[in-house]
Amino acid sequence: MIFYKTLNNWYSNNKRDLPWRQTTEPYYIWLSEIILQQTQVKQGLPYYRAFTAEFPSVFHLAEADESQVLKLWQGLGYYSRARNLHTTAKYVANELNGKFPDNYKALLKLKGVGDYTASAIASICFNEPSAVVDGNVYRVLSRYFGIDTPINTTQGQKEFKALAQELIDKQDPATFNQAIMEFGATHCKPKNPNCDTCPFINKCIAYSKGEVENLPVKLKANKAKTKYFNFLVILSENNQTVLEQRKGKGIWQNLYQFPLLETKSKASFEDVLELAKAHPILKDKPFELSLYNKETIVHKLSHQHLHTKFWIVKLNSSIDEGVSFETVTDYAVPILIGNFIEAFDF
DNA sequence: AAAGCGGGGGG
DNA sequence: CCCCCAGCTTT
Repeated sequence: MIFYKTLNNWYSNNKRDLPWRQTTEPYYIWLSEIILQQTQVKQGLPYYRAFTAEFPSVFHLAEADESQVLKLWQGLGYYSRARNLHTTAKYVANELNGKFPDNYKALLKLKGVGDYTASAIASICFNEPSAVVDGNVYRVLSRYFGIDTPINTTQGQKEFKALAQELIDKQDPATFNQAIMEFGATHCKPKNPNCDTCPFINKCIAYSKGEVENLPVKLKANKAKTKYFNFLVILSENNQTVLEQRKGKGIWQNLYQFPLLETKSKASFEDVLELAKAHPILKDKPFELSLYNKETIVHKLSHQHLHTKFWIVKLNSSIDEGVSFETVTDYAVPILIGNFIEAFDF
């Protein structure tokens, strides 16, 4: 039996009913694919619903402010996706009259669209036989063919892309691409795959060798670095606090946060007191400092562990460029800040 | 080629 | 604690 025939048969009996499978409109497919980058369906689904409700067309999205897009993206992570999403929406709406490019090569030029996403859109919307290779595809193919080339290397990416391209059903690439991903997501899972009911059980090399749990092979990532974050939650006499927009290169670009004091090691009350006194916003303004969370919050990102303390800075004066308490929740903030705001309840 | 980028969930 | 997720961009 041809690989895609077995796969398509499994898919027709097991596919989930997902909203982006009800359409081949490029705007909706593109939106779903950006949301689902490095994101499980369960986590991305509510965001897809929110974005399609708020922005029913690429023109609606293009006309929004970036701040509105980031606010709707809040909590989903990898915020460059939201910024690139907005950039591409404006480009398609204003330069392409709202019409997305209709082939892999042209799609690849869009900001935020790489090999995977270009292949997904090209196949699903335009029937172009370009194979997708995502985390699911790496897993399915590495097991089925018993391939131990590390998937996070240039060599591995080329090898699996070429293999997927050989296997794709050229008559129906849309179904093939979605089927192999769905199979990886729900059946050929990372842990405890359903080998006992697998339609490929007699052909899977990894299964025959007892190597299913060892594939795919992936080179280990670097260990996360520890950072020490101290946020100054300023409370002014006129019920205002201070939020600052993050700029530059690092995490949470363009999102808001309380004024941040980053220290090289765990900061004491006295450390923060001295730093706060020297802070431009608090210069020559008497305040009362207190620690909000006695237990340090450790917020874990892929590459950073943020040891975080929220410090309450109570002023008996007003401030110049503050944010009134009622509007704090209007700003797009990292989940670390959002959790504090929710608990503190201004 | 390697590093940087989020947050949630499973085992 | 580890790993993984419908990856992309920058260095």
